[in-house]
Amino acid sequence: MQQSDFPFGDPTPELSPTAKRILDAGVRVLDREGFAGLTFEKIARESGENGALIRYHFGSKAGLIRALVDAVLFSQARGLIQTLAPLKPGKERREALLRRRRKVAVDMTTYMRMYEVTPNALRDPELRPKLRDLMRWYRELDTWVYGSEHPDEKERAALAPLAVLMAAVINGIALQVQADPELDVQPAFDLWEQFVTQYLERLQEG
Amino acid sequence: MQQSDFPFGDPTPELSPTAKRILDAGVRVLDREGFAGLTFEKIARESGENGALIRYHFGSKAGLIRALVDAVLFSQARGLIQTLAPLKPGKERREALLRRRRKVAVDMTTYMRMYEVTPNALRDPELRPKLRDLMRWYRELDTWVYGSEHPDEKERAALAPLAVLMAAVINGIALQVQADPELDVQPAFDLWEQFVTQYLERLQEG
DNA sequence: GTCTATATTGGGATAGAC
DNA sequence: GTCTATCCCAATATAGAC
Repeated sequence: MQQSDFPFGDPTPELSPTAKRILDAGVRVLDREGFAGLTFEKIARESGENGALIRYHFGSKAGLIRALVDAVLFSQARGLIQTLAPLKPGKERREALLRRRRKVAVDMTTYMRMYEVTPNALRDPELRPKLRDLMRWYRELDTWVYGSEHPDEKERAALAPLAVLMAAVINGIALQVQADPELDVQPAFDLWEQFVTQYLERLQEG
Repeated sequence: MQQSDFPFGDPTPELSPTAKRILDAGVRVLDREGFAGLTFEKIARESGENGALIRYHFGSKAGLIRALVDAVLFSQARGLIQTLAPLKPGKERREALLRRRRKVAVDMTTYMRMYEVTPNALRDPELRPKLRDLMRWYRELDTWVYGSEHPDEKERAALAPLAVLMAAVINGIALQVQADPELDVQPAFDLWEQFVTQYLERLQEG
């Protein structure tokens, strides 16, 4: 796998400008009122479009929800890869990834969205595999960022559990911040980075 | 803080037997159909009780949801403290905690429930502080289990970030398992325990 | 405390004009 | 592609009998 073109299989289909406006409005409604607040009428009002148009563009409520959840899930990843791709491999990219993750984890809106959307993605037979692939992709990203240019089997095997933990730590810290915005999680991040650094150093030594 | 009576502020009010049956049925409906599936009719059918009785016991839909979310949030913690309290402090208790967490994290039902319920707890002004306190309690539990009998300020400060990471790792691994039941997370757990062990050993040394 | 009948609302779907 | 009017259903709420 070349470092310069780490694949991001963006599954979001091309959307008409109107459909995009509707989805954006949907995300705003989601942020404001939660998943249960997602009704045609509210999204119509928020977007300035007509309620019937939503059906026209997405077929049904279920279609709209799928498109919306899809967009929410992948927008983060899309931004992330755009940030990292132009950077130099190695230290620069690693540090950028950590910086960004610290930032995202304590951002209330982003993760609130994720947690609103997740249970529905888990139950929808069409969205579930997408969520699974997205999380696999995040773990792969870590192997790409933390691994050498051409990782062998042994290296990949050593990085795999670290990638699982990395994803877990970010999501799990974000959840604690959601529940308790007062909580200072920077010491936890520091400790985590210390764990990671030590592990990677040992890996290089032998 | 005495190790023998680590406090668990169980906020669940006393419930009549009928109310308990209704809540239990509610949890089963939640497991089967998700949060959106929680309707009076379905819970009535599942519990064998009359739909109107649910209002009688919980006042309104909102009241029912609050009681249900509350029960779901705290049932785990209640079970955990019951398991740990009778055990000997130190190694025995630590290992029991880790064993149980590994088990819970890969259990589909328990965590599906948690993730269904979380966004609603985060949005409800009455439930949100409860969720916050529950997570604080989990972190305190770690300080209790991993700390010495009478931890000083320095020890508590050193254990705090570890407790944040611990909670994060469990929740975050559970999420990955939900999305991808095929994923083998045992190596990640092993690595995590290795991190924890090393950290605690160094802490003891000085 | 338990149950039945009924009111009211919100929201998703359908058909069709433009 | 955009919009209006209408139908229909599901689900909560209310009142009141027992």
